[in-house]
Amino acid sequence: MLPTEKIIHFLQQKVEVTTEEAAVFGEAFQAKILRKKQLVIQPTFTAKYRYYVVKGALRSFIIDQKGEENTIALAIEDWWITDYNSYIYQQPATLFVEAISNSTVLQLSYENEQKLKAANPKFETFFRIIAERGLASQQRRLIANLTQSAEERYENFAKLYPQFVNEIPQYIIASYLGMSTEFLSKIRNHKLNRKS
Amino acid sequence: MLPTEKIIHFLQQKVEVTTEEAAVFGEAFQAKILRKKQLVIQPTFTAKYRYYVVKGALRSFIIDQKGEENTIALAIEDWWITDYNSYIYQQPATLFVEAISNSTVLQLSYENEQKLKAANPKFETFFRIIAERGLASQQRRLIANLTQSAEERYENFAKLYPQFVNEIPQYIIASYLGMSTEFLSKIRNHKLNRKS
DNA sequence: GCTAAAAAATGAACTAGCTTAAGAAATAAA
DNA sequence: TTTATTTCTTAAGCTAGTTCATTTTTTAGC
Repeated sequence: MLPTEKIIHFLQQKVEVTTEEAAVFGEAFQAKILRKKQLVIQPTFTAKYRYYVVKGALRSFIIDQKGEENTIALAIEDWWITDYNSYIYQQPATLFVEAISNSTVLQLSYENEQKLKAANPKFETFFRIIAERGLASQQRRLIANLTQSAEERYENFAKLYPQFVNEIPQYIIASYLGMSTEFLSKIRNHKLNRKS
Repeated sequence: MLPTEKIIHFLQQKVEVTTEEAAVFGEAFQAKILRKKQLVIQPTFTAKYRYYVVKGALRSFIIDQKGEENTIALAIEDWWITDYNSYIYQQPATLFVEAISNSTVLQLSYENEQKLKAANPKFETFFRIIAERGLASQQRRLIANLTQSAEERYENFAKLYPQFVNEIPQYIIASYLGMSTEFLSKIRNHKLNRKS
């Protein structure tokens, strides 16, 4: 499937559109091929785009005072990613967004998004729906972080996203789950001798 | 200011509307007075409403396996609160939402929200904006949780929301910041003898 | 103002998860 | 195929934050 067909299909799952409307929507995006580790958003630069993942995987992360990477979000096929604080307010980014593996994305510029929304309320509805779903999904992640132990977080993550577990580097998973790589390695190798 | 005037004012900050449109919007809401500790959403029941806080403060929280409360979100004047996973998908809630102090809220039912959005694209835009802002704000919270120590999280929280610090119970702040009450007590009383 | 209940403080013992360091394994590059 | 780079593992010592038990303070109801 061509990148543009893919996003049109995604759009059609959320709102009802005519063929013509779908075409207008698709034209607002630009396909981009990314090599592993390639950055598309960097701190201090304003995020000009949001990205829809056609193939591959991306992540956003921040480097803290200690120089550690903390993965804020992961995105695979059919997911969206950007630095939302930067993109929606058009202010300098604090996050990096990079390709985890060789990937194909569709980029949507801030201006094109504004034009789409102004042109057709259906597109406004579409962006409202994906924002709300993002909100709900972030709420779930927050709950997991606050209520579960490192071991439980990993178990649930592995159950929820089996495709990640084997395909993306472990240090990225560890930084997404908020634990050290070494500790995740221990968990994975069942070397935990807990009492309970 | 009357509750309805307050939300109309809030609406006008986000989108341009005529007096008539504003009135239609205001009529979709219902004012409700809540007593301290009163619950408006409970697990297993589907969240029928989202709430706009006119006066006072609310929080959402989840009780984990150990029986501990974990505060997921706080809301004061001009903020919105609900269990988003329940409300937007209209499925059973996992969170409690309660009034922290005596409060006045405006409740908006799921059906009324759908009607508003169907009736006028400007309202669709409005809900898209608040969802996006919620997303950006949750991203900031996630970053804080992943990158900062308990002490830093409290310091930043106190700087960001000074109104909370003195007005809401400490155990709620602790559970929001993801630490034990005892530890927060220690931080507050400068009893931390850290080296660095 | 008195009493009961809820919230906060305190301190000691404990532990989940981190840090550091060094080596092994896997992947990529040349 | 060799070398270089990145990723993963293992283990020991450490610390940020928890748990538990008790006391003190604050809040709320009557």
